[in-house]
Amino acid sequence: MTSISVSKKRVLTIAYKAFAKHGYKALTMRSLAAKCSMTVSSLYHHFPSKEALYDEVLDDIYKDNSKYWQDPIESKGGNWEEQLKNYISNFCHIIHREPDFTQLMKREQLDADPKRMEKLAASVLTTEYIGFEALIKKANPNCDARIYVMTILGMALHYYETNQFRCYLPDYSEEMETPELVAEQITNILIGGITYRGDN
Amino acid sequence: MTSISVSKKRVLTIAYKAFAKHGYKALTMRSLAAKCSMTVSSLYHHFPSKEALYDEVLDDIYKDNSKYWQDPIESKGGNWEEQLKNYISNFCHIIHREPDFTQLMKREQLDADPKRMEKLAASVLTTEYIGFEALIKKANPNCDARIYVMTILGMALHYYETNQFRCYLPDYSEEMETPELVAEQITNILIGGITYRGDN
DNA sequence: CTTAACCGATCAGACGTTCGGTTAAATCTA
DNA sequence: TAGATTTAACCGAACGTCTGATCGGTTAAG
Repeated sequence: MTSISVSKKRVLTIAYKAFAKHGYKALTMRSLAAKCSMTVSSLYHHFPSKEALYDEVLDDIYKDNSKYWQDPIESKGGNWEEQLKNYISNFCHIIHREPDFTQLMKREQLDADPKRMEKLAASVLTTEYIGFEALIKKANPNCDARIYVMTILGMALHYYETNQFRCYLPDYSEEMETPELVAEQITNILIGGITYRGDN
Repeated sequence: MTSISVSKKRVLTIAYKAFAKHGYKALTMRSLAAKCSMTVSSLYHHFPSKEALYDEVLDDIYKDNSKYWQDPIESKGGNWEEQLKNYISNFCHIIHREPDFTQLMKREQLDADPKRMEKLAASVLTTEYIGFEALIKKANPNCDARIYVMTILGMALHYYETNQFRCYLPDYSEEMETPELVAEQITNILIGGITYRGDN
């Protein structure tokens, strides 16, 4: 089995961030080569085409996207409220820590290439996702778990996606981005609705 | 005051959808001209540059994005639960009916040009948005309303954004997209948390 | 006879991609 | 082990095409 060369891995890492920031079309091979301190021809030594390079970036991050999760959903035990708190907190920390991943996924959704969408759907179905859906079903067997899961994940995802313009809204403070605070607010809503007051 | 010509208005409408679908960079003046059944030179008769055309598209949809709202938040009276139901339902119907708007806004957020972000932030602060924040504060004076509002809007927004790949997930059915159903699920969570069972 | 709307031809630059090299390390052979 | 050969990594120059933009013209309505 031939291992991936160091410089190829380096290109993939840099391309990952660059594609997330600029999008597929807007990132040129020339600018990527410059970011890698290479020439364009050297890029084509490692990858047959721009699209193949992009696909390899996607395959890479899909392959090990579950490595982001620190603890499995049931690791700390507890009732479903504790497990929910744990999951949301974990999720908020991840998307706060990995903005490139969230951005690239969102761009994929917008461009909506059918073949890539199938891959994305498959990569979403991690043990963490399925475990979360099971947790929701346990908490409320009568609800539509598929809708619940997507809307709930949207709370954290959309919140951090709007970071780019929220900072121009009145009364903005940087502490509004801390995963602990955001996770707490979301958990409160999920446990008792918007009128719920958490501790006391 | 010189009124906007019919054909210019037509270009703006077509460009709006095309920019939403492909993004700024990926949509070329030639393909846009073709969509408008025009030549490129004719486009440049109406707009000095591609960027100016894009800006005019944004100005247009920012200017009258509140026209999407059918009823103001307090029009139907009722307690806060009724008002919340009404607002969420309205919101779900809008983003289900106007996918181009949602897509273009999301692309704007991803590209994150500072000057455009300021404009976006300003356009978000509609009477509807401020009214919703007030409603949240009324329901729970102790919560962080800015976080609550963004996360709640994210439930519906992210749900419909994921439509592109959700249809590849197991057990998908088209009725999962109906605004009434989605609004009901979201409202249930907001009123009583994920364990809440709505009617009975 | 002015003006708004449109067109074909064309420009310079940027784009993805290819080609023929060079270098240095790794591998093989006498 | 010394020399020959292969290989991986890289580069500069160029290719054809696409891109945003410009220019000088035509048409028809006011």
